[in-house]
Amino acid sequence: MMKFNGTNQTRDTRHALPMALLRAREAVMSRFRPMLAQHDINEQQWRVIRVLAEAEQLDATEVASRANILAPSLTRMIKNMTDRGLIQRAKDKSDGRRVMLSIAPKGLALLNLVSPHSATVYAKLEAEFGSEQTEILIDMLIALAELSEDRPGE
Amino acid sequence: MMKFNGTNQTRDTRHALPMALLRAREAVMSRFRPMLAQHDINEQQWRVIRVLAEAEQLDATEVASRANILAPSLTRMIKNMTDRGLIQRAKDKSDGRRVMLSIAPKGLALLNLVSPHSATVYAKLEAEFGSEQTEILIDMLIALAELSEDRPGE
DNA sequence: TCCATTCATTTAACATGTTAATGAAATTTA
DNA sequence: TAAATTTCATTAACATGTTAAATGAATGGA
Repeated sequence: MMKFNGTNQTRDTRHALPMALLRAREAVMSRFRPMLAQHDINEQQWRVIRVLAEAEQLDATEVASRANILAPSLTRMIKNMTDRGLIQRAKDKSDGRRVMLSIAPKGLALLNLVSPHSATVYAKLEAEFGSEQTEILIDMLIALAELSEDRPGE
Repeated sequence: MMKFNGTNQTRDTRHALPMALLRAREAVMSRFRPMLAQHDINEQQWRVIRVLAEAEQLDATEVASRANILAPSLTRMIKNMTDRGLIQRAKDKSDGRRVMLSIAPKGLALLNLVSPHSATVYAKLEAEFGSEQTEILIDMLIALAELSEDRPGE
């Protein structure tokens, strides 16, 4: 049965890649969100904590890039997270423009507290979806993302 | 080189599924966003238009579900989009609670105007990533999303 | 019929998403 | 070196994301 209108060539939303990515992500995150909520942090804060845990110190632009957060959002988050003692903020000696960020003791403690729970949720998901499938999917997603890296504006 | 802190078991953000989904989606959407901006609509409005184009008429809850938009967001969007003549709003005769939505002439015109551009962008992406790969990826994403459907709260 | 309950939507409050503009500092260029 | 440009962070303004609570309407028994 034809449900499309007129000469519309757009594919069924169910089979559109952007929509599929959105729904898959929402499905996955719905498993992690309750865990994060228990510790009174949201997805974005969790991403910042994890990105900073992977590095000694990063400037705000680099954190925003790695955590996929826009600079204005990160600016607002920094105040909140430093007030809570989750991250630390310092100015770069050699470049007065840069704001250097690092994880604070409480942030590290929170990471180590939440990580086991996160690993459990992840393990369950991986068991349901299949560890091979999961690995293949992640590789495909990384390849897809890298396709669009440094693409000149059209 | 070990970059993780202490007993942290969380995997590298680059290889975490939620992060991979987020980055892949951002990479894909960056190709579509300029096109939508040209027509002064955002991703969410585009999804509402496409969902409504696939059906005669839907209540707000169903639109929110299909477009992956939360009810409060949709409520705010409805006013904007009806004012612009993109969608139409009516009350269900048999159920006074329901707000029935349908696509309006201008919304349909916009869909038919944007669809060819969208198809072009999509075709280019598919050509770069490989049509087989794209199809496989979408199927995996759908399977992943369906894993979490109707999952009882834990 | 009354009442409690459920359901669909809206409102509220605060957070992030997004784009544009601003300010300050570094870099380039004339 | 001075001026122009670029870069990084912030601010502003408005949109959506998110949760909780409120409103209004249907529903299912006592």
